[in-house]
Amino acid sequence: MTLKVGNCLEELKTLDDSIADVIYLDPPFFTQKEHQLKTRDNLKEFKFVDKWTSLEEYLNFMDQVIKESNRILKKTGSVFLHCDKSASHHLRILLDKSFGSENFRSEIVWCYKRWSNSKKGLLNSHQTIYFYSKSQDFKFNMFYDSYSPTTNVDQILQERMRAKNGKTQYKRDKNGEIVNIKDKKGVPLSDVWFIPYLNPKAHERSGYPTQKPILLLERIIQLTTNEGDLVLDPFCGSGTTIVTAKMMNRQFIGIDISPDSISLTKQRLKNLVKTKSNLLERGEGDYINKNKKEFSILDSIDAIPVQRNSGIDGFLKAKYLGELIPIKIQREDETIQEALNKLLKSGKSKKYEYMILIRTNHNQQSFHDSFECENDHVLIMNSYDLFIEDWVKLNKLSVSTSFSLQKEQDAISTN
Amino acid sequence: MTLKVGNCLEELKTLDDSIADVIYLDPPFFTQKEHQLKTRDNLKEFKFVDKWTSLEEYLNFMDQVIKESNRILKKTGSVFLHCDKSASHHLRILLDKSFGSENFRSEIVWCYKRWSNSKKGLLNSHQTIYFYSKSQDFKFNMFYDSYSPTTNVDQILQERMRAKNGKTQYKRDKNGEIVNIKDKKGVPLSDVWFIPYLNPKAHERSGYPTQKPILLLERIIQLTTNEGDLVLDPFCGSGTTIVTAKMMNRQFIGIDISPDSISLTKQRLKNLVKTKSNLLERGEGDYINKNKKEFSILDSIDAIPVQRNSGIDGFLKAKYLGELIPIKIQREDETIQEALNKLLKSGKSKKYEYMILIRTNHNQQSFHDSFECENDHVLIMNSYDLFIEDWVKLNKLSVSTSFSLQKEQDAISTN
DNA sequence: TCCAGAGATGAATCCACCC
DNA sequence: GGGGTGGATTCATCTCTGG
Repeated sequence: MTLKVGNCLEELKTLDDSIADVIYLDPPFFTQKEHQLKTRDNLKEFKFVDKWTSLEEYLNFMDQVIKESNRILKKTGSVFLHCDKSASHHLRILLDKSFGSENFRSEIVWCYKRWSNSKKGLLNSHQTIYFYSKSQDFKFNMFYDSYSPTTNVDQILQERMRAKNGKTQYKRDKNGEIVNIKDKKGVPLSDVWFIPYLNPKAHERSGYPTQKPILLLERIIQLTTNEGDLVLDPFCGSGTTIVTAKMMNRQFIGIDISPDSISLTKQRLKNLVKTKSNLLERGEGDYINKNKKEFSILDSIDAIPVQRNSGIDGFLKAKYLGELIPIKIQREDETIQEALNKLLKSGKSKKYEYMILIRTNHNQQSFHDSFECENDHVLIMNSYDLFIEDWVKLNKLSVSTSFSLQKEQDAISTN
Repeated sequence: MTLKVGNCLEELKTLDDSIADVIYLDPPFFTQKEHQLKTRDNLKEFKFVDKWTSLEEYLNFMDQVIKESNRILKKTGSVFLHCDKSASHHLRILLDKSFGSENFRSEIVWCYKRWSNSKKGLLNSHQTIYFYSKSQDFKFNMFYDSYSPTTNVDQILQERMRAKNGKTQYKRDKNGEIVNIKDKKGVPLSDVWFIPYLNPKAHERSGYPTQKPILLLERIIQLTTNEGDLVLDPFCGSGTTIVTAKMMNRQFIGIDISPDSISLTKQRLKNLVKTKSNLLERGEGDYINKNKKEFSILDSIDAIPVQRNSGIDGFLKAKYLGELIPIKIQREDETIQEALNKLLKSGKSKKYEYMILIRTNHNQQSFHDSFECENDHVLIMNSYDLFIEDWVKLNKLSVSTSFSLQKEQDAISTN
């Protein structure tokens, strides 16, 4: 339970051998920039400098940090080195050297969605965490994820066996019945972690730049330590590791060269704040207000779908009439009039002149009733399905059905 | 359009300087294993050996491959090196050396869900693709994704500006009204690609181990080349790169040391030509884009696409009137009359009573002309796009007052 | 040639407002 | 007043321009 202000290397050298269960290293990434940020109340500015005279200088420093970390770890302990594309390959070579490539455990990818920029090329949206253990005999608490919704339920619930030809098949008992699996824990945790980036508006934000989310550290600490174990963070920064360790009843040592950083950490310890991520808790699906049908309509007219507004479902990609044109698709529980009103309201407050409404049903109206909108800046068109439905209804009145099974099968087999 | 059996390095040396637009390198990953797999019919076994006397031997080989690749690339060209945790860090150092670290573009993470062996530790479920360009002046086709469901519409719609204090806020015009954004493309493609490992279509599987999904190669080729450009794959394997290049109308060179591999590639190419011949022979532009529109129309009316003959493109999944209903989508080069005739002919020979024709353009007709079909067993409906197109044209004609010339010209130029 | 500053950007939270 | 909707805000990236 220690927090120290001081040069990371010197402080590490004062620590005993084989005492730490996990060390989380979150050093400067070799971005060659100065990082700064203000607190939410704008009163205080935190910064740190990540500028080096050369890659060699940086790597020399990091090599020593890694060597010391190895010394301080218990035989069953692990290290997590957080970095990004800037120097990850060089750092891993240092890790191989100090820990041995046989103690490489995982390359963890932390990925997230974040604001975009106008870069030519791909949008960078992940960082890398190298996971090495001090020995083969490392402490590891297995962690299981829930099955993905797309997983075939049969595969979860049925036992499998190997047939004579070496292929796997579902097991049957002597009566030919399928055999259900008794105990399935879920899917072992993947090495790709989707954890939302700490939002600029989140309460969890302390004002320290490059702050990591508590959720990330929770996972690392959970995987490699038990209660009472010792967590060491030599690049303490905003103190996320320390705060998380405290919340999880682990012991901790935090080191940082900046007094500001250590006092911030102390402050956060006194007042433990963890943002609950709505996104993670509710899932992405909770934000989506469209079903597959509506998406596919938008797709087929080359529109960009948007969420979080009941009046607008998307925009035409093409810039007809020199403007973006918003689109709404009538919902099953809306009358066409209600749908139109919502669209007009959204369109008006956003000053849109031209809009498109797609009618998908005749809710509370006979299909004979026509619907006219006096505003000719709104295009109202029937969905294909509605067209077909009406046509079928019209024909049904006059036609009796003839139907051959053979015909149907022919048609399907051409697929 | 060449396929060569031979040692990768020797064959590369026979190629001229500066000819390739993209090179996809999918070498052995230094797994120190022999990989083998049988075809689906169990008749043939493919294998390759990824065993080396030392890391140095492997890296020496790869260094030469990378140097040759650099030489063969055009100045605007790019290389994608596919690898995994086994040697990725060493390989990236070689890339830095040959291409220069300033030409590092992205570390692409290909991640997927995978069935688990529950070893101690995290489940490995990603591979890495390093993307380097030969120069800063590299060819790159931007590619956009949908917005996140949590993004609110105002973000997307309203222009913003920087206030005096440096903070961003929504822009207002001199009347205090919000200013709309004119053009939105979506979110730039991320460097984390989730693409299923085993492709949904199992018959894509050739029996070759470590086969890569077509979707992955499609994306790489799309990002960095245009039609007619040259794609080179020195580790051809099952030939996915070559097959994809062919489908996308790119030129290609494939090299592999194994005659089995090259003959498999040839077979896949022939098969592709056989099944897709209708589309490829028409030779009208990008096969993939062309079909997206038609597929998405069929998808949005819940229809099953069928092998395309000129008369029928799909069938409604729902059996209205107890009958299957065939659908045709008017081609760009057909008049609506021609399209109807083809549909009627196909429908008649197969004795379909009811049919649907979707009109996508006014080929050789003014949009004022209406087209009536006396056969009321055929439903003719306009595509959404056609509706919108007509609406735009109408507005251009009738709305003269509230319509500025600039707007009109924009509309024309987007057409 | 290099640096400073302005501009653009969207995810996800907070929060004001409205029934 | 509370549940839901949608508007406002902030961050760290990259590009571009001018001195």
